[in-house]
Amino acid sequence: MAPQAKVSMDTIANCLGVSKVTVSKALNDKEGVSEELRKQIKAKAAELGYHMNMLAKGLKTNQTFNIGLLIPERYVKTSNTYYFEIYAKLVKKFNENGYTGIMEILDSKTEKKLELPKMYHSGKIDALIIIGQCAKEYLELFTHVAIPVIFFDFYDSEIKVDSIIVDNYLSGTEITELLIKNGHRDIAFIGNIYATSSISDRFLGYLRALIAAHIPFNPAYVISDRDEQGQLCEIALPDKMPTAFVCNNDELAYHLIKRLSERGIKVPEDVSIVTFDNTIYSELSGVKLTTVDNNDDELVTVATKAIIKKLHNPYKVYDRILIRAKIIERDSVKMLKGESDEISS
Amino acid sequence: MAPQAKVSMDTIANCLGVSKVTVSKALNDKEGVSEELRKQIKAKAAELGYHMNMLAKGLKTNQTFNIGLLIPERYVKTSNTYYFEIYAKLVKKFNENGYTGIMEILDSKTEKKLELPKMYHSGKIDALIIIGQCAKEYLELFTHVAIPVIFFDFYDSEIKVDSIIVDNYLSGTEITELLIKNGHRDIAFIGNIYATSSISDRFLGYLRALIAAHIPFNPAYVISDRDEQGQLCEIALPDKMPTAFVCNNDELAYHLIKRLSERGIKVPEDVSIVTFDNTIYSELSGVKLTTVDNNDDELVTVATKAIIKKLHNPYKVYDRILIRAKIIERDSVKMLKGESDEISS
DNA sequence: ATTGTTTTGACAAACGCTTTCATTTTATGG
DNA sequence: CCATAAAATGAAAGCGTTTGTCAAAACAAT
Repeated sequence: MAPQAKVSMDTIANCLGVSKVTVSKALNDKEGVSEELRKQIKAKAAELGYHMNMLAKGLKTNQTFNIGLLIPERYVKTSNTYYFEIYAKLVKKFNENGYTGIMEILDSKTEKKLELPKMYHSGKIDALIIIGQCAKEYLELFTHVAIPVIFFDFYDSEIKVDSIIVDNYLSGTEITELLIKNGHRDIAFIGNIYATSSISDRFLGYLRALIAAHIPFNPAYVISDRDEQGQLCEIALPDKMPTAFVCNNDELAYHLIKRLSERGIKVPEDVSIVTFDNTIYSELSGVKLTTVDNNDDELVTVATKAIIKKLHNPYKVYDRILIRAKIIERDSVKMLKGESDEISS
Repeated sequence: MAPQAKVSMDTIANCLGVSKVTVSKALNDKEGVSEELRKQIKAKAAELGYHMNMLAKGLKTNQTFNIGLLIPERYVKTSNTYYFEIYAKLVKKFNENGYTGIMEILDSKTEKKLELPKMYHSGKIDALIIIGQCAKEYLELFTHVAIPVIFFDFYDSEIKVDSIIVDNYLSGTEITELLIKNGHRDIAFIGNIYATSSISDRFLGYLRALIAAHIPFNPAYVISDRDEQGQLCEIALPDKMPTAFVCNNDELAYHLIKRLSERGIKVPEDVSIVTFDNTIYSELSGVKLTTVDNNDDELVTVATKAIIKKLHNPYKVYDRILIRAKIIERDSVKMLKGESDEISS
């Protein structure tokens, strides 16, 4: 119980009258030790409360058993709880696989100066996952880095770094099709389609559904939630109101519903809404939102497997791994009556 | 630019025809090297893009330059964004001081089995901060641990581990006094006062304000938001409605306001509300809530200083460090007219 | 010049582990 | 019972640092 004197492999070896080499082999399940002895050694290790010194191991094998997680500062500020859950899940998954997670916040200065993360330079990590898109120039740094890197939840088609992403293109199509099936034809998209790969993919998925249903595309129905500088701004509602909105995320939908209700427009009675992300915001409005769940657990499991695989085989290339999202149908979509016939006109 | 061959102190030493020991001393600003040589060595190091191998350094000096952050699983689930911001800020502060942060999620199994965190056993951390209260038995483990430990945002008076906390007792008093100053005398408290030290301190602060104002305490006005098992449950409103509520946190207040509005009770017209934490929820209801801001930056700065201090001086004892919170006055408190005179009756 | 004192720098050992290779032991087969 | 192969074990070197000891060089005081 009391804080013991350090117990190393040597300690165990001496106790049992064998060499530390044998202890090392036994504990690492390597061949060259009889099963009999291996059992004894493991028992003794447990008895003495031995825990391997990963620093020493790492020094020799050039491994740290740490995986870095880099998150751009803008994603940890304000209300964004999404990446926290992702982060926590990743860390837990790492732990289950014998690795630990080290987070570093990428602030805008470091991003501009194109400096690689400190944890990389100090040799504290074996691999790196970047969570959340940032400046392209900065991302390019990671094509010349000595450890495996994976982009999580975004990609850049011009940068040759593997990425794990939700299939936003597909789910954009599916969620829009859901509206179309419910008789909607005047469908607007809200979100800044230039901001990240996720958003533009969702938008293009939306567009794909429109095209497939032969619904003409109306540019006035693509509405940004940010100004030129990327600052969030008031949503500019179109003159002719659509019957349905595809919102880039739940929070946006939340604010949209507020705006609409100020004008006396009710959801879903007067207008239907679908969104993405299935965050807390999707349950916060009066009406529960039909939304797309990103399938985090799958995302995290696959990302962990991929990065560990790359650790053992640095030349492994995945390019893009797409994870399929799940549509969660709730109460924000209403069937347009008597108009579903018109579709085939 | 291209991934270089590893450059170690030996590399620099050979380049300059000195011994690696001299390089070590020069780079660590230790005495025993002439200024002249030190400059040369540092220049060479920069030229070669040298970065110290912290693993090797750590092996020798028995330091990892990592600080562990343990967060019980229940705090990362669902909507709780508060600890994420704290976590991110701590990690950033660590970085600024030459340390990195390693997070581990404490799941309920580990907590029950009284197993210390993996990162502790594998020797990956020099110190540990525990963010968010958990089972007392588990916390007791940390009184016998070989590294400095700090409890963050909670404490246990029976466990001799230093803690950094917001002065909930004081702010509980202050926020209640604000209601009293506005003429309220029938003031209820909502929150499970047995759950954490924060909540009971806030409650006792509230009580203290009542006593100071000679307002008799009404047990029916202490309302829990959880059942016996600690599960969140429907808030049981008292038969005789108070004129004001002190809510243990913004989220609770958010739900309370919803409940009240279902009954046609308006905030702040019919009833005033004050809360704690100043999270996103405090702006999410129709009315912006008067709440208590926990002063995170101060909390984080002080915690970082304290843990590093303890790292260099393991016998340093702080006991409890209290950080003063700030009251944010918004729109959820209404002056009771014509009743402020009654106070002195 | 001669001694005493500092300042510089080199060398070897150590931190706890893994790896390679040589050696010993045991099993196999004729 | 010997020859041979296979399995089990150990000795030594090394991973990149730091630390302690010691020798050489530089400087000061006589």
